[in-house]
Amino acid sequence: MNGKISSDLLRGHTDTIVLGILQYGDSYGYEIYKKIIEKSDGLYELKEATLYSSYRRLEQEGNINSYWGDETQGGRRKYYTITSSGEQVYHQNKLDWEFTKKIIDRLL
Amino acid sequence: MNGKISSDLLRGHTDTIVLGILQYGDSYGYEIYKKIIEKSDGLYELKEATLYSSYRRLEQEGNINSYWGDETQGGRRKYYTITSSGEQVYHQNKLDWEFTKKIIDRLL
DNA sequence: AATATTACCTTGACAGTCATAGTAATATGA
DNA sequence: TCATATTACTATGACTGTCAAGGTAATATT
Repeated sequence: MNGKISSDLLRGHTDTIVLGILQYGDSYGYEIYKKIIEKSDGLYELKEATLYSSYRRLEQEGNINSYWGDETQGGRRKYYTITSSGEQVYHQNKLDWEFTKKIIDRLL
Repeated sequence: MNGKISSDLLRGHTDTIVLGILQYGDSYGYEIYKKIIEKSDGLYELKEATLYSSYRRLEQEGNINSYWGDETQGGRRKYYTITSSGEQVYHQNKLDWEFTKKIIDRLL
C-alpha cells in the first residue's frame, strides 16, 4: 500500500475524491474510506483521520450534508449526501485537475 | 496568473520542477523563478519564498550544489548544479508523477 | 473467551507554501 | 537627475492538509 504516492502529491484532491464517490449516492464515513482503497486497487489509502477532516470541511462549506442512519442494531452510521453546490465544486475541481496535469507535465 | 492551480495541487512538485530545470545546465535562483513562469506560459508562478526553501531542502539532501558566480558588477548570483543523486531523484519523481496521475484519474 | 472488524472521533505534530518584509545593486524613463 | 522598476538574494511567521497515535463501542469470527 502507498507504494509510490507521497501524500503531498495527493494533497488537495481529497475533497474531490470524496465528492466523486458521493455523486453515485449517499455513503457513510467508513464506507467511503473502504471505497477509496478499492477504487485504487489497493494502491492508495487515504487515512481515516484525513477523511474525517475532509468531511468536516465539506460540510462546513455546504458541499455535503449528513444524517444518522436508522440502524436499530449495529454501529450507527453517519451518512453523507452531496449538495448541488458540492456537485458544482466537483465538476470544477475535475476541470482544475485536467488543467493542472497539463501544467505539471509541461514543467517536469 | 495562477488562474486555476491551487498551491495544494502543485505541492510536492516544486523540488522536481527545480531539478528538471537544472538538468539542462546550471542556473541561479532568480533565473529559475523566471523560467518556471516562462515554461508555464505565465499560467503558473511558484513564489520566490517557496523556491528558496526548495533550494535549501535540495542542497541539504545533496541533490544540488551551489556556488557564487563571479559577477564583478551587478547583483551577485548563487548558481545551482544538479548532482548525480539529484538526477536520480528527478527521474524517480517523474515516474512517481506518472503513477500518481493514473491513480488520481481513477479516483476522481 | 479472545480477537478482528466495523464505525465513529479527537488531538497534536509535521511540512510545504506563501504573504510580508527587507537589503542592495543596476537599468530605465521622464 | 531623480524616481521607479527590475534584478537578485534572504528571513520570519502564519496557514492548512495530512497523518500517526490514541480512543470508544458494538458486532462478527475463530
